[in-house]
Order: sequence, then structure tokens, then C-alpha cells
Amino acid sequence: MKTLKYSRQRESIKACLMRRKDHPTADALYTSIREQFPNISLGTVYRNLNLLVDLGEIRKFSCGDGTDHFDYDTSPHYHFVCRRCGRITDIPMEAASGLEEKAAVHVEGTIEDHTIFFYGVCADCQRGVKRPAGVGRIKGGTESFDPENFQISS
Amino acid sequence: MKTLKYSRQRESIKACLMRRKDHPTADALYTSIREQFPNISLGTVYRNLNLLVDLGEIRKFSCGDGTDHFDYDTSPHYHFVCRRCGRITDIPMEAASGLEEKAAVHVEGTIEDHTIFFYGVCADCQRGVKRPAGVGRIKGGTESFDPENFQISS
DNA sequence: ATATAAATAATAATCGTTATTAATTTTAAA
DNA sequence: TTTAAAATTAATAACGATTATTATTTATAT
Repeated sequence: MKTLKYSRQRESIKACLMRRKDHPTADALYTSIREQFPNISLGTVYRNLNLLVDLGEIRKFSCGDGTDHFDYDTSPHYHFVCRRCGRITDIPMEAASGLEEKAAVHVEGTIEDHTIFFYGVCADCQRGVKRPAGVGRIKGGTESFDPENFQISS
Repeated sequence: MKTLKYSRQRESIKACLMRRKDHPTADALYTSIREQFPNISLGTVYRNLNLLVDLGEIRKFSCGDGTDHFDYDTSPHYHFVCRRCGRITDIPMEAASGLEEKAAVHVEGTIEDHTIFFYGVCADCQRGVKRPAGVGRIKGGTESFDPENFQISS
């Protein structure tokens, strides 16, 4: 069996993720953590994040922007994604009642859980607020990719 | 202005996507199309798929397995993803009523639309059916990745 | 203190996707 | 029908995100 050993780096990653209310990518977390551990490796961040996911201590999700995001809050909740700035915010609403039951009618097999992402434009972007670099993530500027079109929905 | 010019390849990509009821990745589509166009380039498939997305003729989405999937059906519907085999099936249920309105309470800004993915185990996998390679996609077999844990949810 | 196993930093490798470019094909006009 | 301009292509290089590899360091149980 493999026993889990203490590591400062892993604790730092957990602590850092816990105190952020955005839903950082591994790279964003890496940038934050280097303030405290200038020598930490990006691979270490990825490895520990995946380990924590496997342990059920954190969540990993993809909202359609091409990168994985991490969330310290493992309780059921949904997310809102701004198509302009990429910022992801929590939507603490309760699971729509009967949603999985309704879906089950159309599924042979077992539904275990579900995700909901709401897409739109956040208040700051509507007001024209410019966001500091590194918060949120938008794939833009390519010939074939229109940022307004990412994960066109439901 | 850029005018759109006819291309056999693009028509083939559309036709191929239309007649498939799974939700293929660019690479899966590429494999199919090479039967008809042995010289087609993967880049051509990607470029045309993205073009069709921008034109609103098809949809692109990410369900958390690390690749983009394409859907000829642009009408509102949800998806079920099997955690074992990666197969994605349509859930033709209507949008949960008032879902966006309920979410809007927690969001400053504007909600435009939403996605729902249901995760679980499909009937075939429960019965132990082995699926032909290339249908569905599971990132597995890595040290740090547990396929059962992908996109743990809501 | 020492040994063993786990974790790390550094780096290479991989995978999905996008960009570049020279050659080909479509299309409209001559 | 040629011709010319613009779009499309195939081939391939480049890129970004993530995972794997490995030699070294660190934690922990004896």
C-alpha cells in the first residue's frame, strides 16, 4: 500500500486554493504559490492537485475554455462563466429538484450526478471594467476561434 | 469581406457529422472521413469544424474528458456521459423551467444560456459490453488520473 | 541515527489544437 | 472558355496544457 506523506508544498497548494474564491487553473495556482515557494515545480502543482481530486478533497472541472479549473468547495453547487473575461463564480443554488429523475427517463443506465454551467456576461464586463491579467481565461485572437462562441450551450 | 467558397471536404464533414448520432471528436471524424477522402488533413477537419461552429451550423462542447466534441443538433438539449466508456448520448428533455431565472438571483450580469451534463454508467457498461475502439473516449491509465473521477460533479 | 518509501524539481514527452505556407481549387468576370 | 483573384487545401511546424521520467531530497517509522 502507499502511505501518504506530509509535504509543505501540498499543504500550501490546499491552503492557497482554499483562500481563493475564483476557480484557478493549475498554472494560476502555480503563480500564486511561487510567492511562498519560489522553487516549486509546475509538475508538483499538477500532481498534488490530481492527488487531492482522487482523495475527494477538491474538485476539478472543465467549463469549455480549454483548461481544467480547481475548486476547494466539494459541496454541490453550480457555476456561472463570463464569456468575456472567463471568470467563474459560484451559484449556490440547490440542485433543481427532480432534474436527474427527469433525465433518467431518457437514459438506460445509471445517473450518478450532474453539472450545470451558466454562460453569459458578468456585471464587471458589462460595465467595461478591465480585469487584472491572470484572472479568468479566454482563448481569443485566433483565426478560427470566436471567444463569444465558446461552449455554446444546452 | 470574406466570401464562403464551396469545398467537397467541408460538405463531407457536415454530412458525416449529420449521420452520426454519437458526438465525435475532430479526430474521430477525421478517421471516418478518410474512408472517403484518404488525403484529407486533420487540420482541414479542425478548421472546417470551427468554421461551422462560428456559422452556427453545429455545436462544440467539452464534457470534461479533455477533448472537444461536435454535435450536429443545435437545438437545446442535454447530454449524458458514461464514465466508463466515455460515450455521450442526447437527453432530449426540455430545459428545466425557471432554471436560468433561479440562477440569475445569484449572478450580477446576464445569463445567456446554460449546459447540463449528466454523468453515470451506461447500460452497456453495466452489462459488461465491450465497445469498439474509437467510440467514446476515456483518459485512463495514467498514474495520477482515475477515470472514475473525471468531472466529479455539481 | 538509519533505512525505506514517498515527494520533489527539473525536464522531456505527449496530446489536442492552431498557425503557417506553398500549391490547388472554386468562382466570377473577361 | 480562358483568366485572375480569393478561398481552401495538405503538409507540417508550432503551441499550450498536461503527464511521465528520473535523479535527488525529504518525511517517517524503526
